[in-house]
Amino acid sequence: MSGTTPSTADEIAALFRGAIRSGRLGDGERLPTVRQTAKDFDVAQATAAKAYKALEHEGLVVTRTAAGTRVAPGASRAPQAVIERARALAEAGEDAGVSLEDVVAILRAVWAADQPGPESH
Amino acid sequence: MSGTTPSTADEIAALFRGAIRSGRLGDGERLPTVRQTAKDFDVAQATAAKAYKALEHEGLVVTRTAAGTRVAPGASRAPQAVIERARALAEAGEDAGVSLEDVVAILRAVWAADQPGPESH
DNA sequence: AAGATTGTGCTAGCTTTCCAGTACAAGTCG
DNA sequence: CGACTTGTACTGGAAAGCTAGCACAATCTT
Repeated sequence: MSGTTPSTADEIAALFRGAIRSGRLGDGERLPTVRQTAKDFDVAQATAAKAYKALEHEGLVVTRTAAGTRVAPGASRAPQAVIERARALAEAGEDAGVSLEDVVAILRAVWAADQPGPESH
Repeated sequence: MSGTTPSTADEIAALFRGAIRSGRLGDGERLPTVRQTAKDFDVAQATAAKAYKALEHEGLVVTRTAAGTRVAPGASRAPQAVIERARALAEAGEDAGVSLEDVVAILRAVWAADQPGPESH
C-alpha cells in the first residue's frame, strides 16, 4: 500500500535520487538498464531514459553508452544527520499510521514555515 | 528560492493538506476562497476548485456553498511526534543546504526501505 | 574482430490536465 | 427580503507528457 507507483519521468528520477542520496545505492553501484527500468515501472523506454538523463544532469550518476549507468563517485550521500532524521520521521509516521504522502505534505509545510513566508493574505 | 510554486490541482491540494496536518491551519479556520487561491497561484478557478474538492473528499475540510471552505473539526493535526520529527528533519536539511526536493526523495527512499519491497516481476 | 549490450534520438499519436469564460445554486449578511 | 458572496458545473480549445516502435552509435564481452 505504498500506493505511489512511479509513472512519470520525474517520479522515477526522484526515486533513484532518493536511493542515491540516502546511501541505498552506493558509489559506483550500477542502476538497472533503461530497458529494465522501463519494464519495472511499466513505462516507455523514452520515459525511463529521460529520468536517467535528469539524474546525470544533476551529477548524481555517470553514464557510458554501453557500460550502463552508475552512481557518480563522490556526490552521493546526503549528510548523515539528514538521513538519520529522515529515518526517524519515517518510523514515526509509519508508527502513527500516517501515509507517506501526508508526511511529505507536512514536511513541505514545516519547511516553508521556517523560511520567510512567500504567502501573504 | 523555495522554487516550487504549485501549479497543478494536486500540488495545491498537497500544500493545504500539509498546512492542515501540520497544524498551521487549525480547526474551523477558513481557507482562501476558490477565486482567491486561483489568483494566488495563477491557475484557473476550476483547478483551485478541484484541489478543494479533493481535500473535502479526504475529510480534511468542510465546504458550505456560500460560507467558504473551512478546516474540518477533529481530523486536522497529525500526531505531534510526526510533526516534531518533520521539524527536526527540515532544520537539519536546511542547515546542511540540502534542497527540499532532495530531502523529500530521501524520505521516500527511507520509507520504502522499511517496508517489504513492492517491486515484483 | 564479431556479436551482444546499452544509452540515445526520432516520429507520430494519444491521453490527461489545465485554461478561459460564463452561468448557476445555495447560503450569508445587511 | 434582497444583494452579495462563494462553491459548482460546463464547454471547447490548447499544452504537456507519455506510448510505441524503430534505428543508430558506442562500448563491452567472448
